[in-house]
Amino acid sequence: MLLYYFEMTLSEEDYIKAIYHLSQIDSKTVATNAIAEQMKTKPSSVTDMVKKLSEKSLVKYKKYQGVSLSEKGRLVALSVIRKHRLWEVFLVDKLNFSWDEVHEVAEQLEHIKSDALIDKLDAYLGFPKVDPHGDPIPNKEGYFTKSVKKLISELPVLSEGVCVGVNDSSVAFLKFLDKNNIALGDTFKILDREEFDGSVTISTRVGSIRISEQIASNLFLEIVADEE
Amino acid sequence: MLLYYFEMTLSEEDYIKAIYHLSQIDSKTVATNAIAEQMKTKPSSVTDMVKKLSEKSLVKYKKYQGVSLSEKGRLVALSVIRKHRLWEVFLVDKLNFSWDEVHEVAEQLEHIKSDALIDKLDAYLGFPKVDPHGDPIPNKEGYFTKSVKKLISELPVLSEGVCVGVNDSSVAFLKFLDKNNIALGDTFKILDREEFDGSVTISTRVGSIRISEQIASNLFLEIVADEE
DNA sequence: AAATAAATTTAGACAAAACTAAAAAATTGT
DNA sequence: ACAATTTTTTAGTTTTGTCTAAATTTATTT
Repeated sequence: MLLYYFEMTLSEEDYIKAIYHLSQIDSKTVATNAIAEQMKTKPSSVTDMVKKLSEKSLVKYKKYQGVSLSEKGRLVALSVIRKHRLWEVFLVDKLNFSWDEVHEVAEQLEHIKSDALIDKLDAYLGFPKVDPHGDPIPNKEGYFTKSVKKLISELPVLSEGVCVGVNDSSVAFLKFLDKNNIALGDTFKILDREEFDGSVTISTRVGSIRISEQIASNLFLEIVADEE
Repeated sequence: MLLYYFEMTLSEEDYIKAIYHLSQIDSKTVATNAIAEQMKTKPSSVTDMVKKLSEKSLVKYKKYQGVSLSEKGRLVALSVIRKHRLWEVFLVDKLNFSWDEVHEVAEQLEHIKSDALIDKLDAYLGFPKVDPHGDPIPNKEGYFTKSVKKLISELPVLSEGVCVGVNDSSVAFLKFLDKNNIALGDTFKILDREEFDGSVTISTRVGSIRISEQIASNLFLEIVADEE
């Protein structure tokens, strides 16, 4: 990430980030419409911007064929994501925000331009490897430990991981978790799954409990694996 | 500062801040040319922007008569200044920037929009009253303790204050300070001044020392006084 | 393999914030 | 007091990022 990257505008950074995220989902080329939806703009605006990014060789683009990031673009995306996730750690660890309140502020903070700032923030936070949602933080060079973040309902029996998030942050659901001694940061192991109804037995701090499929499909575990 | 202020753009905030600072210097109405110089734009651009700010009733403006902030505009200015100075404290106290490196980054951070963020940052920093340059930090309502920040050479004998900055940050000068046990944050009292050469005797942590006029005109003391 | 539908691009416009050049008002000097 | 100078404003462009409407290309059906 040694890219002293030539004057990216806020908007360009947002597009690059959107293209990065969309290409993660689908690995193929990213569609104009998909970007428009993500960015909440119109497809014609996307075409304009993509042309501009292409001229700066941040994306590979052929008319009607969709877009993908160039290596340069990928590094820009990772640099922005690094900033976003470091700020999220700051907001949660230092300022006591809860992990579901930080996204919008981090969307602003990620655009602050200063390499020294990010280096010092990283050190101040103790070089964290993941953000409060369990997503990995790329290092300065754009490398990161890819953590697999999956719903309990999607993981095989005997998987083990740290609970890092929920899909449904309704009051009722959070109360349920509290009552059952489930908290973010806890380590769980999947002991068994009933094929009949998809309910799952997991081991927690206080012993093993049975959770319904509905619950299992609302809890994310993070299984860390080195990669990339 | 309870102003849920209706969508200020970055540029508008910068203009309001510039007008505030210029009106502090001169208390009268602020000239178009002065704003243009401060903002590094052309006078015609200033006229355009000032009209816009006037329509939003953030400034009082009559053609050819200069500009002044409305009460609403003054509160916006103080809100931006509050953010700027809190971020400066964060950068120096928490991230170990030196006080002369923080301005540019704080210029960016001051535009981050989130009341919760600023409240929590303020608390995290221990509700500081002044920034690393000795300038006062307005509170949420826009009130602040006005601190007088002056060069030792400009202060009368028997003045007392905290050393908060230097004019000349050359290596030679900083070495001199170090050798003489003078550091930012120290409290000094001006014991005597020689009319002949302007040299000054001050009391420091390690006893009293004599400093030349050249040194005295490079060291800022902050004398706090409640006001505003 | 057409015909239809969907996705994408082009063309032309607009708002924000800047600019240049020229006009108008205010200030200054003699 | 009035000519010269300075300051400020107006008018007309430019750039960035957006939009709508129309045209074009690709994909899907039958």
